[in-house]
Amino acid sequence: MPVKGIGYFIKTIDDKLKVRADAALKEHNLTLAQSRVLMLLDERGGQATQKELEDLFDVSHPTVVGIVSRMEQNGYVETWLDPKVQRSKMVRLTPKARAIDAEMSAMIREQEESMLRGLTGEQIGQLERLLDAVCRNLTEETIT
Amino acid sequence: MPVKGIGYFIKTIDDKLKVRADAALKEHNLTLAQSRVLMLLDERGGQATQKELEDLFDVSHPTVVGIVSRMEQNGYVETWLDPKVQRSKMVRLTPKARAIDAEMSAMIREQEESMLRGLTGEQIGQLERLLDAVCRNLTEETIT
DNA sequence: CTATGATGTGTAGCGTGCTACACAATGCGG
DNA sequence: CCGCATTGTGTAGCACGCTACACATCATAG
Repeated sequence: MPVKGIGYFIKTIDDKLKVRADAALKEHNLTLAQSRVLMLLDERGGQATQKELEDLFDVSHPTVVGIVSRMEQNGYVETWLDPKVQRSKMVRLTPKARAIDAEMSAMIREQEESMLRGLTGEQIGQLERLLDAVCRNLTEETIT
Repeated sequence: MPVKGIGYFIKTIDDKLKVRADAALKEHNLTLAQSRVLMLLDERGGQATQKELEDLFDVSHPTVVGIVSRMEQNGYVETWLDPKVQRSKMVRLTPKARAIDAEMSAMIREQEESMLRGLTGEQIGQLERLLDAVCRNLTEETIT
């Protein structure tokens, strides 16, 4: 069964997580990716440059542009140019975003718990370490 | 760090896997998803209905439609209607696909090994079992 | 001060995933 | 035989991820 290896498991889990979270966030017109950006911004005090978001979110530049622009359209962030450095786009959470901040955080925690239901603390730790190892394997340059 | 839980790891790994595999498959005008469908078809003797593919690939119907249609455009599969059951779309690998079949299989194995580099057989088994448990948690209906 | 490179942003185009809807073919009960 | 549910397919429209390119702004060397 060459198709159904670890990579296939990972993909399946990622898809299901996305569908679940998006369903839970639908009432707010938010998505999982947007909620993650929201949490990231919140951790940074509610404000950052778009570039900082890109680095934090570990995702390509155009993807962040799209997410931020959709969040702006839906009133969750506002953006402006740094008057001092006019090429820097600043992003800030709106009150509307801050209002559901705790709810987002709870939702993410809930998803995590639901996914890990039935696993012991030790098993969760193992899983975390193993995934971290895999992640580092994939991040290392393939210097051969 | 609410953002960077297991779910975030999973997403990151899935993204990196996709980028790596797509790069490796670029010379054939194939993608990871398409190569997976190719392998699935190969396991089924090189032929199946589109519906069977949808069930096997654990992905929504329109997604499979798109993948199959792009594979057909690139000459990796050919399709026709079952003369007996005219609503069934049959899909078959072309010789061009069969020719790179072994190469695909090797690529997938290679990606898997690269990702799991440095892990013992026991750790890989653990990871597999843990991911399977997570997967089942996410598949179960939330009957509450 | 001006030219050149580095940095930050934006856009185009594609593949993959989803939901929601519409349509065609089949099968089955009346 | 006719109508209606079931089954299989197709399309529309969206979000998100990518690469590749283009442009604007800043910083710095000459």
